[in-house]
Amino acid sequence: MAFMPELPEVENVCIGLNRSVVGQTVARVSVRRADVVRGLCRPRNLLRGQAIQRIDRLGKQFALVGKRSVGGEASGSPACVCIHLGMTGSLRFYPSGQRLKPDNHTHIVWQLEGGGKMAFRDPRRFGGLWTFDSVASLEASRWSKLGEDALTITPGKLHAGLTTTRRAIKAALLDQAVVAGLGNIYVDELLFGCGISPLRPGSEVSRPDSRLLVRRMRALLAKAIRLGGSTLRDYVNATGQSGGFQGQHQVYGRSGETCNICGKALVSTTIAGRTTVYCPGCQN
DNA sequence: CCTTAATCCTGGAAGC
DNA sequence: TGCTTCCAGGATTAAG
Repeated sequence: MAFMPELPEVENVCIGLNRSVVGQTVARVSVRRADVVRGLCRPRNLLRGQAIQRIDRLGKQFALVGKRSVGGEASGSPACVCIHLGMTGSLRFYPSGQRLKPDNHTHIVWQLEGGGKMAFRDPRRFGGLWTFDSVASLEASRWSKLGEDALTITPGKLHAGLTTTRRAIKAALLDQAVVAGLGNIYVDELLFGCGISPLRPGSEVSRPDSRLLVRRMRALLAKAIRLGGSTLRDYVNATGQSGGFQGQHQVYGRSGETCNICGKALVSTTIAGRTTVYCPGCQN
């Protein structure tokens, strides 16, 4: 069992970083593993000398948005670092005085004026950083390929994305171009909550189904955010605390166990290359 | 259009 | 106990 930073985990880190690092200036950037950075890997592209203006999020990705000081190096439009945590990534803040002991998996460390630090760590390196001149160029290139965020997508948009394909609904919901932010855990939980089989073709999703999916999706994600995300193994939020959502799982990781609603055995199969668990009694 | 499989990578778990 | 093997997964790419 591995951990996946999906939308709720990313949102919690985002909230934490917005409280802890926004407004602070980056004094120094240590690049301990350059190959986790795609794009121009130079300190100035990783916000050195800039104040962190805000942290944006779309789906499972963050953007650290810098603000170049007037008269500083290349003043003008802000620079921007997009971060994807992959499966095992974390972005943690260490307040001034708290010790950071970097290990082999600590790839990037931002030293902040004032003494705090922020560190990107990712043992399996499925995650990474992408550098951009500005938020606008991130949005025009990388983020333009993503669908609407799972917290704000409308039933109409979701319905349009699902019904134009004959793919299984599970495969469509995992597709970040349809809706951004869902991964394997939450798709399985969402489909169980809606009584929809993960195998159902997207073309057979009704408008009421789409409305139900959006309602449940928001509730599920909001609850997971409130509980601090799903900690399976590696996940910690911006301050290093683990989440409390994993105890809430109805189907994920419960193959062969009994359904909490009808008592039938939960079934495991593979859809779109992903382990999928569902209840054959409750979902159709 | 769709699916499958391989790729990247590490560490936990299971098997002998 | 200490090996080896398998497996997990997000995103991308190639092949069928």
